[in-house]
Amino acid sequence: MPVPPAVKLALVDDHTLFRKGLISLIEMISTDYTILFEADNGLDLQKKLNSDNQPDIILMDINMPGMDGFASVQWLNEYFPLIKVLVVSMIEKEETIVKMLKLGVKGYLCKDVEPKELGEALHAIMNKGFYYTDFITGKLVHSLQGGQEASEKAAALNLMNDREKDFLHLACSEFTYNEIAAKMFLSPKTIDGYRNSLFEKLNVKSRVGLVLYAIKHSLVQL
Amino acid sequence: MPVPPAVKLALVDDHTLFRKGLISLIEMISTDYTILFEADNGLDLQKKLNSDNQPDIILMDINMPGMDGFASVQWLNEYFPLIKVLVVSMIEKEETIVKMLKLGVKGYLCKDVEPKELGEALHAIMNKGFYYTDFITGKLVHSLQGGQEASEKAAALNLMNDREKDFLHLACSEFTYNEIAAKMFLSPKTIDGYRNSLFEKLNVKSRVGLVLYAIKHSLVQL
DNA sequence: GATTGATACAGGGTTTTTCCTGTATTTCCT
DNA sequence: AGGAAATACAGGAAAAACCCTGTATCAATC
Repeated sequence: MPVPPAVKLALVDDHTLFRKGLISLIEMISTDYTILFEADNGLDLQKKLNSDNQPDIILMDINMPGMDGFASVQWLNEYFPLIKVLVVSMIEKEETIVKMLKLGVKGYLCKDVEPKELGEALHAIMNKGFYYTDFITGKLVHSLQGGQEASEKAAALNLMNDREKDFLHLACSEFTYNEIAAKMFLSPKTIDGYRNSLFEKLNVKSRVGLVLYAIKHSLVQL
Repeated sequence: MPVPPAVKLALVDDHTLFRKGLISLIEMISTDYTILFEADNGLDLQKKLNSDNQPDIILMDINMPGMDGFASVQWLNEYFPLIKVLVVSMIEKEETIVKMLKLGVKGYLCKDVEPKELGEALHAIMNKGFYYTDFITGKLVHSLQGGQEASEKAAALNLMNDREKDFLHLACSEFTYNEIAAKMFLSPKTIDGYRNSLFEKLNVKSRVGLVLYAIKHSLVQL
């Protein structure tokens, strides 16, 4: 009976202890994986990686001296685009996670995950091509939407009445107030009133302030 | 023993048959759900939805005559931002899915899913706040990488010189041009020149246009 | 029936923005 | 050396934005 070829892994992390720990964990999980090599950082990875010893998956840290995870993934995308990257980092910041996903990493684990999840991640990446947890997906979708809490947004919307909301929409454009008045079938003077009322309610001082407020609170779509 | 309050649902879909089928399915799945009302499209939804009968989740189709799913979700975001939307559509196009996710829908199901998954989706939305399948997540991440956001941004930045970039940053604030001039140690008349130059380069007509352009192209962060 | 509050609007004035034309200086190119 | 292009700046004026005070209407409340 033919034995399935082992999945080849490489580890890139500047903490030797963590690397060794990860290796023993992987060996415990399953015998399906072989560790091809380890590297301290991106530069070390560049030295150790060549066409003859390509891993299937690289477990990649982000914070590393010399060449960090971002630069390393970019370099991999350039020269070894078929190698799949699974980020293993302590960083849980939305911006960092999204940046890595944009670079095309196949998974993102926090360093404190259960060994079981590491196994699942590796398995999913080999079979489905990726492993994105609800945590990661949540961050991603949240960042897509402009990251406002629904309740905060609701609070902002509660400050205004419907006509003011309509006005705010139109104010986030290149229309003049006179044009907005015409579109809303109202006197320019009424628009004047909406503007002053919103200036006070939203604590801004100019139309630009109005626009910035609306966008910050995702009250208008760009 | 207190009975947990039922989760209130509403359906928006122009196909009566499909709506009825969905309802009987939901009733079969669990008694936790009550159907508050049905609507043919967004306009019908606007009529039937008011503060007294707010559903927890709206099952929303996309292709509908009158007012489609996109417009409906935008309207909901505006006036009922706390209502969660689960899209149920035949459309599997990446662009459509991503557009809906950007509008903040809590889940996206294709019309041919198993009844079991519908139940899981509803349950997840009530408990975790969202339900994104691997299929959806895959599309999302793919679109993230495919989008040539970076190159567009680079193109926009290439149009301007450094002083104009500085000015644009300051223009995206409530400072007057005179204040900006003082901050940049320049004459207000020079600022006048920067503004006019950017109006032409970026094809906008007012300071608000400038702000909108800068934000759209991620040239400034909020 | 008087009062209050919300809404739509006006007069009229100040500040800011927008736009046009034109100049002085520097730098770079041939 | 003689342009050409880029940069910083001015005068002047029209348009838009901003701000204050005040009125008319309607509907709800006391």
